Amino acid sequence: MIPENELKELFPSFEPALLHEMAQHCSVRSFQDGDMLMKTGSYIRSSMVILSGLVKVLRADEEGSEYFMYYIEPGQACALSMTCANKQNISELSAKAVGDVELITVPLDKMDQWMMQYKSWYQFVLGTYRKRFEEMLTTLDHVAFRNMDERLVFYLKQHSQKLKTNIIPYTHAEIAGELNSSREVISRLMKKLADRGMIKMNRNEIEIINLDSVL
Amino acid sequence: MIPENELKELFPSFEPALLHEMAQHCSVRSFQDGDMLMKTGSYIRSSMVILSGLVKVLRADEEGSEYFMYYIEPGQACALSMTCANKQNISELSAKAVGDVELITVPLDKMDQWMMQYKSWYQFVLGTYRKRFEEMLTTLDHVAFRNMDERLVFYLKQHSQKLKTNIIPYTHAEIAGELNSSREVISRLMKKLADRGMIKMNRNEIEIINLDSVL
DNA sequence: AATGGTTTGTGATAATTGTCACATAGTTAT
DNA sequence: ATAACTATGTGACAATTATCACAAACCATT
Repeated sequence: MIPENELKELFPSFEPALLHEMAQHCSVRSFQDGDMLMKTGSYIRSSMVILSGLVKVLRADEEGSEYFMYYIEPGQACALSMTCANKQNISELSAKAVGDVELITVPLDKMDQWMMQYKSWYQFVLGTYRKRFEEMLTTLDHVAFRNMDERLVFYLKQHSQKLKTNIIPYTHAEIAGELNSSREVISRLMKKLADRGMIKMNRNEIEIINLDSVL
Repeated sequence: MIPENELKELFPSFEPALLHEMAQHCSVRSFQDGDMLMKTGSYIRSSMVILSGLVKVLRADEEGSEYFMYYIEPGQACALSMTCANKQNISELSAKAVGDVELITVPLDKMDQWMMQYKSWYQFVLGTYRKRFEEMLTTLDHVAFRNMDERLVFYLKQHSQKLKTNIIPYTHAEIAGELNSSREVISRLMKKLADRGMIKMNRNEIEIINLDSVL
């Protein structure tokens, strides 16, 4: 049972009746850093809304290549779980906990019911879609139109912003994986950024100095 | 005023009351082949649902490069116009009529109202999101994971299927534009496909013979 | 301090794609 | 029929990215 006042803080726009129903019908699940919340190909049985922590969403193809798509933050939901859930569907994305994550699962029937009953829920769901859609467009833009150097800078910016730190605790190999590139390419591009004073490289982490430099 | 029985055919799942409201509150707009229904950067004032014809949706960046995203068919809606419309928003995509197109525009307030009032409308909107989301994922997959030869084959397949013909009436330069590649690259790849007997090339068109060959 | 594992650096080379220059072949209008 | 235009073919070359091989640096454990 979820404390209603906690929900109220995270979702100030929700009607009291909706918050009450959420507390009653949703259950909380906890994940640890690195846990997979969802794997490509697994069934989706409920919608998920993040309470705390960060969730990283990746597209993964059959052969194991993956591509970073976007982060889901507290107070946001997984768009895929919301639509897919409708028709007992298979996930096309994988989601990974970054740090410890708490989330609530919303049963499918409640999902539908609230949609027609509570305007704030409907707006929440639609807003979620819009946000994800826009993020996917940005991702597509970068893959379609930009070279790896720009994509790397964007990747670093994004992560610095979402992780709320200028230290990105990833290895070159990990970053290469999420950009569907190879470790050597990323290492070389990193070196260029470091030479221009935009980052500092340490083992297992990248320190961001200034990525907006127009030198 | 739209004839209700025409709507009923296209949307068999909609409640009679909803069909009646649609006929009353929506207006029909017609476009000719090549017309832009929506341009990147323009405001969205209403949601659009296609009655007849095909609509091609492209992502275009600031410098004029573009990338083909998906087709919208009769009985389907533009997901972007549905969410963006909510908050007087700017389109991130451009949409072009392929052949003559008839569509209905749904006022924003009705959009919201029906969402909570008619279950069939809610399911329609959610289905639209899901479909577009999946199509965008497929597009992203190809750009991120596939080489140009595979992307070209997929492009040809997709268009053949949606245009319901095995003659694709595009020039190499047009196809190159929609795949954000260059004319020469597409010409050379086309030649390879032709050499393998998968297509036949004529001026201004590509005839598809068999794109599934695993020779 | 020595060992083994992981991370990063780097040169050589290949594969893919983009770009330029120009040739050739159809099409259209005069 | 000729000129002008558009579409396509092609060689040469550049840029970007991928791949391989191996070296060097760093870390943890014993």
